Formats: sequence, structure tokens, C-alpha cells
Amino acid sequence: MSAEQGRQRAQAPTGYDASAHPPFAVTVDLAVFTIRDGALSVLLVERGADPYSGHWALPGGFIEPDEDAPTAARRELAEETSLGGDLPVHLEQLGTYTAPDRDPRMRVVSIAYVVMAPGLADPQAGSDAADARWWTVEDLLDADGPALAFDHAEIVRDALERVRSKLEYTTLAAQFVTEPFTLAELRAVYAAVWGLAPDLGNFRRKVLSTDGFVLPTDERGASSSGPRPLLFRRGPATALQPAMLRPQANRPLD
Amino acid sequence: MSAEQGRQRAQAPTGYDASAHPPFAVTVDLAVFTIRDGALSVLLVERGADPYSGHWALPGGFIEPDEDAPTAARRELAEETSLGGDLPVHLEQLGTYTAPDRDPRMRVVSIAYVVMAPGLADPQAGSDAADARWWTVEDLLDADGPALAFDHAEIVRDALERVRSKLEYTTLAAQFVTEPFTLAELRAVYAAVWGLAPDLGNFRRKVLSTDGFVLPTDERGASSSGPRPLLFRRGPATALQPAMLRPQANRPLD
DNA sequence: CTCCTCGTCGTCGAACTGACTGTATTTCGG
DNA sequence: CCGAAATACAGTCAGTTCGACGACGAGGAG
Repeated sequence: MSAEQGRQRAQAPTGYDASAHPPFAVTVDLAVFTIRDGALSVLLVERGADPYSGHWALPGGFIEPDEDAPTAARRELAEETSLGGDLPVHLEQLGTYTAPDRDPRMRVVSIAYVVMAPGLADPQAGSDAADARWWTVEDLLDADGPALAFDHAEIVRDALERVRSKLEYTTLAAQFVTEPFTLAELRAVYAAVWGLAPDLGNFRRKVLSTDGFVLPTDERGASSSGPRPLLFRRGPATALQPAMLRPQANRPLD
Repeated sequence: MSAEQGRQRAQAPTGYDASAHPPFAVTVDLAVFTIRDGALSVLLVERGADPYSGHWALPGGFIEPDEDAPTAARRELAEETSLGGDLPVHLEQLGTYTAPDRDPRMRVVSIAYVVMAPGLADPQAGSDAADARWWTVEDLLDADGPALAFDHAEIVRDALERVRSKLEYTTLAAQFVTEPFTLAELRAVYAAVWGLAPDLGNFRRKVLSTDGFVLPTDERGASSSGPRPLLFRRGPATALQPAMLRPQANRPLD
């Protein structure tokens, strides 16, 4: 809501007294995932200014006066990764983080977004960041991994869980591979995100029997040894029904 | 994020110039669902001030300087429904709505929450609202239903879809009934939310075979005719694995 | 006493899954 | 040129869950 407060504070119905409300800054933060060398990775930037100078953080920035949050997210994504809005990246809102002390300077609420994209190039440190690079999730979550700025460790945890669960019941894995792709490449996405590869035969059966998950082409890719695998493109389907379960989570009712 | 902008705007590292950023107001809006007389219903308040004076809207209000969004949501909930924080209501963040022109007075972003609670009493119009009452979802979505203020129609749509899908793969339905409850009452929740009741026998089998969904008591409730049904309480389980599918969505791969 | 309602329990075939085996195709080492 | 290794792809089989449906029995209404 927004207008109830006009009533609640007994102000003039049409006027608005900004001083009656605490000043908020609103930003977007991006948890950008890709798969590099078979490992699920997140894009982080090294902060060059206080607070948290020298710490790694999620890319992000303020929402401009005339743009909404998705637009701001796409703009920041383009600035940080040279990913244009035309690339088939998946971008979805994760949640909003509002702890009053999450930024020591002032009251900032951050709208976090999850981005999933096929193998991206190494970023160059933007003009505003000391450094920028991909971190594998494994390195990031390691005990002696970097301590992230603000509450970004929490955001990364939530984003990771979102990605992992979305692979179960959507066709989102196809967003992580470049077209055309083989089924082995698609399976490698699941292996990288879940840490455990689904059974090869059952995976093929599931993907191919789900109408519109992948579209077969009439081409075959290269092979280091063995038959040349058929190439596919992304299909129009978005939901997986029933879900594809993560291998380790298969015994929920025992 | 929040501090990147310090860099991006080349400000002093520790200082912060609020005037460099657009002033945002941040509110929470609540989509409170309950089941009354077998119908899924949403709580709305009638606005008593411009803009949208006379229109129905979701309850909500500003976030105070020293509280986070969940705290603000609980506070507004208590103010609007006399639901204390002790009642077993489910409250979860739905998403944040940021269209620049969603409030004609100033820039407002709203963090929407979904609340699910057992049958609630009729609200009395708060001191700040012209009126407040429950609307059945059916009446609300009807062609000649009320036009909601701001973008609240969109929020209600999203919230409704959230509730419907959450019933599929979580034990959330138990949050809509008062303890102790019968399986028929629990099934009526699914019927009200989905608009179609799951098969009785299969529903029993699913609920009872899901460990920790409901806990049997040694009491039986009243019955207008027939055997007296066993009473249950909510169990500790939260996830449903595999999911319980909405009846009309059972043929996804045909 | 009888009808009717509804809680409870059981059955059956279809669909899906996990685990596994088998076969064909290609490259590479010798 | 030939065999070994690796890989794509197809198929089998038992176990589980699901939708659909029917049977039984306890209680109240007429």
C-alpha cells in the first residue's frame, strides 16, 4: 500500500509531507549465476569504497527516479556483464531485504534478483568497482571463502536455494546452456547446480517425454569419442510436471 | 545493494548525500486470506482519502524507521484484524511492486505479503479506514466486482496464485483451519482455494500417508449424520513430496 | 424401523521413477 | 589397420504413487 498512511497520519488527503516519513533508498542487487567449467558460479564485485571497502559484494545499484525495479535490474546487468537485454537471460525477483541496519550509512532496502545465463565471459572490473569476477559457489560457501558485504551472504544463500529448487519443477536448466546443446550438456547443468548428476537414462527419458522442454534439431555435435550426440534447442515449455527430484532428496517420506 | 552507488556517484566514501537520490516511500501491503462459509476471502479496506478515495484496497502502511518489513507487516496485521502475533498465522513475502506511477502522489514501492489464517471475525473499520470487510475471491474477481486502488488488483492476482500453488506442495492448508479439525474440514480448504475438491479417498490417503502433515487426536467431532469424524491437529511437516495436484491440472503431458 | 449421509477402508489399472543392462557408433592408441 | 575405450541411445523390471471407484458401517432424520 501507500495511501493508507495518508489517513493514518491524518494528513491532508491530497498533500504529502515527505518529512513525515523516513527517507529510504531503494536498490536492486543481482545474484547472477552461470556455469563455468562445470561449476555453478556467481558474479561478485569487489567494493572500492567504504563501507565494506575491499569486501566482495553482489553487483547492484540504485533505482532511478523513472524506472521500475526490473528495468533497473536489467540496466545494472548490462553495466556489469555486457549482457544486453536481448540475450536470453532469465531474470526473476527473489525478495526484498529490509533489515534497518543492513547498510550502516542510511536506511536502504534492497530488491534482490536472480539471473541465470549461459556461460558468460570474464567481466572486466567496471569503472565503479575495484574488481569483478566469477566465484564458484563451492569456493564462496567454503569456510575460508570471502566474507560478503552487507547481508549479501544471506541473499546468495536464498538465491542458490531458489535456483536449485527451480530446476526441479521448471525447464529453467535450459537457460544455462547455449543453443544448440546436447542432452549431456543439459544434464551437466543439473549436476553443477545440484552437486549430483541425475541418472543418465532416466534423465533422457524425463526430458524427452516432457513436451516442449527441448526441441530436436537435425544436426549432431562433435564427440571426443563415441557417437555424435543430437543437438537440441530450448522448447516453449516452462513447467515440469511431475517435478524432477534432486537425487539426494528422493526419500522424503521414509 | 546500497553502497555501490557511493562509488558510482563518486561521493565521499563515508558520507551520503540523500538529495542525490530520489526520495522513496516504502510500504507493506497485506493480502490476508481466510475461509469464511466455505469461500476463500480476502480482507479489503475502503479508502477514506484521496487518491482512490472510496475505492477498496489492501490493508497496509509505511515501514517505520526502526522496523523491518516483516515486523511492519505483523504490526499492520494486528492493527487491521486484531490478530495478535501469537495466533498461528502464516505470513510470507510475496514480492515488491515498483512501478514509478503506482502512487500518483510520490514514488512508493510496496512490499506485498501474503497472510493465511483460520476463519477470522468480521473486522471493524479501523480508525483510519472508511470501511473494512471480507470479500470472497469470487466476488472480487467478478466482472462487476470493485476496482481496486493502485495496483492492488495485480497484487491480489499474484497472491491468489501463490496461495493456490502453495497448497500443492506444502502443508499450508492446515493454516486455514482452527484446531482441532476434521479431514473433511481440511479438504474443504482445498475445495475453497482451488474451486474443485480433491477426491475424498485419495485425499485421505495422501494426507495420512504424509508423515507429520496432521497429528491424530483421540477425540471425535460432532456429525449431523453418520459416524463422528476423528479430530486432528497440525503436524510439523511443511513440505508435500510429491505434490498434491490441483484436480484440473492433472493432464499436463497429454 | 428404514432411509440417507458420510466417515473410513480397500481395490485396480495407469503412470512415473530408480536402477540397471544392452547395443551401436566414433575416436584413439598401437 | 585393428582393438579398446568412451559415449549416445534404447530397453527392461520392480516398486511407488495416483486417479477412479466401490464397500462397509455408524449414526441421525423421518
